[in-house]
Amino acid sequence: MAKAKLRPKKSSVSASKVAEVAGVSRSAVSRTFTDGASVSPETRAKVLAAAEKLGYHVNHLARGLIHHRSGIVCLIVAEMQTPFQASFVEAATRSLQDKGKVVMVLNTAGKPANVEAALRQTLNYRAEATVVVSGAPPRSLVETCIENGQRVILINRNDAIEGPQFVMIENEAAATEACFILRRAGCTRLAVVSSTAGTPSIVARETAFVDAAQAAGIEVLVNRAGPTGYASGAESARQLLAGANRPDGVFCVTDLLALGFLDAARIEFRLRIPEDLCVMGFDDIAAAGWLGYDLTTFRQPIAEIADHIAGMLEDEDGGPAQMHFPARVVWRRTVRP
Amino acid sequence: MAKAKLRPKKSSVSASKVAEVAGVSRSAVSRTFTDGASVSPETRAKVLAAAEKLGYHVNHLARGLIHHRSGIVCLIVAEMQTPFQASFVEAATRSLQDKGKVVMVLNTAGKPANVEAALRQTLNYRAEATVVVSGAPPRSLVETCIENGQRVILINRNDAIEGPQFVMIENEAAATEACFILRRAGCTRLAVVSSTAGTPSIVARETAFVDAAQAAGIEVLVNRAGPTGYASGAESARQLLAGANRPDGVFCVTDLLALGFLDAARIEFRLRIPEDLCVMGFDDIAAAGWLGYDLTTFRQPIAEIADHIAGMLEDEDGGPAQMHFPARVVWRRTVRP
DNA sequence: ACAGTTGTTGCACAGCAGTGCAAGTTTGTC
DNA sequence: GACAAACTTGCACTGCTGTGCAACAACTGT
Repeated sequence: MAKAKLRPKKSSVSASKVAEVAGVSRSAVSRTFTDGASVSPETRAKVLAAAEKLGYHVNHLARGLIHHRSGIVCLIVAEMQTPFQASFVEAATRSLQDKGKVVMVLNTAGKPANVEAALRQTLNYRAEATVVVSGAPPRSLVETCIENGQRVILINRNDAIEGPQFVMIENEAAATEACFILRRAGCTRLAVVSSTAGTPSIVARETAFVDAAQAAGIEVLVNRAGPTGYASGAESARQLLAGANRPDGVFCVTDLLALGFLDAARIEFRLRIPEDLCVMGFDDIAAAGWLGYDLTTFRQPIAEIADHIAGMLEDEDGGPAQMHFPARVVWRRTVRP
Repeated sequence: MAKAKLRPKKSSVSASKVAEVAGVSRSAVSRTFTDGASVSPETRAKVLAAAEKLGYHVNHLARGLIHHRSGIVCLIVAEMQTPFQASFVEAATRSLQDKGKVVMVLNTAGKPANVEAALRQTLNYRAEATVVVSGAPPRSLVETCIENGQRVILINRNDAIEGPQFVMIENEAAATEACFILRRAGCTRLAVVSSTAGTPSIVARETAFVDAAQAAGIEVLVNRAGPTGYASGAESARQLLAGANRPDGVFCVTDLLALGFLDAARIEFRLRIPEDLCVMGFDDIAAAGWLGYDLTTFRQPIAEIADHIAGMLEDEDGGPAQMHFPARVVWRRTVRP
């Protein structure tokens, strides 16, 4: 029982301690760390010396309390280990940090119920903004967020809610273009490989592709073998390519699906790409550019989107309620030119 | 100028507003949202009703101010779009959220200088703990963090600093085993594909492999073509396989390197794997299990590590200063059994 | 030397929530 | 009905910082 201190909670050093050591008032300390405040060079120097000595760092929690701006931006995301989501989080954290924000990542772990909990955290921590990358947030909570002065940004959602801002990829235009490209490559039996996830992006791509094909008078096979991932893509290949009337042009709504599809097509069905079969993907994840794949796909301008989001938080009035970004074709070798 | 309100800063609703609406004291509101506090069922109900009506959410910033525990855990990470880092961040956020923590991700964007800035943010936001996944934090700042009562956890670093806790993968044991496995597969000309990044993990794997081979009397070619990634792996293959005395057993210190190496070996050099050449990787990223690769590699127990980290933050006294996790072989088809 | 200007500093309060303490209320028991 | 015990409730203070205001010092120009 020599050290009976049960909780060695070393309370972190505060401004008043610095003031004491520096021999000035607490206000002086505060002003030293506030841009544009009036402090004489001498006191400033004394404060900085004391702060350095004690290891003082302004408490942003307390600062946020006063300013009504915590500096925190929440990112609500699921499946963040997948290439596209991971790239997005990476880009977003970078852009937001550049603007002086700090990013809180709320992982919904795929369970829709957790989206609500995440949104609650967003309110608890008085985040300045919330970016919903995946999942469908309950409308009422979104409204609560906005009423509390929070910015809400929904990525690739087309809900008709008043209040939040939307950032959208032009999925329809891209899917339509995919159909055009495959037809121009001479494909006559088209298929779209989708997933059972049913997120707005995926549905939009799938639907637009089917619509475009039907407008051209071509019937399309739609296959959804499971969740959005490599394994489902491979499984779709097994289902689509085993039949008699196998497709010769396939649009996969996601690169991961496309890679699984490609591997199964080449390895299990010994098909030559693009001679026997043209394949297009979506997202342009890193693996799409690997030697073994060389996948023709669509690139989402992730960096631009991230910059745009960070920029939105800068101007008070908020900017447009909707912002659209194009997805551009990245030509590689899984489609005949 | 109809709406001259320049700043529509809707200040978020506070406990006193709820108290007013509910017709009780502010303390009652506070107690309603504090576990184990004494409130009668009636007042509790009144408070909850008012809170729901107003959309009240406890301000965790203010709460953290009193409790000296913000609930925030910082994750300092670089290159988080790469498969392994992304998986780690995913697992960590999940485990920490399960324990009631909230994760702040600080992206150092690869620049070592940013590690320092990130550590400062950690102090500014009074994080309860900081997990350094990548980058070498300045020793003095780490000490400041610890003096301020913060937990610091370094992943895969072997610095001799007193204070932080370490979580390590048994890189040496795995690399040694890799050497054994390749030799047992009949490989006689070994090489290790590494990177110029020079992070502790990579150096440890590389060094241990070379040591193990030398102990067995085999010389090893070491190749570092660039940063840790697919392209470098492919480039290493070009450099190593073009020579006369080409290796027949290669240990890549990272799966990404291995996949690049494999693709280049198969496509550009038309080598058969594992007949002509055995390849091992490290990390067991998702792509390692894809049909086209089927890479024999080592799995890092990411989920266990994440759980362990989250657990460490639960017990006051902190637990052991070092914790080691094994990396287990995942047998697939790039090595002869 | 004096009035006026400019710059610095400290006081005191605000912002939000948790909690010890004392006063108040209800319940229980004999 | 009296008294103790148990529970509720509000007050007032705490934690940490930013800032308006007033007091103060220094400096300028005449």
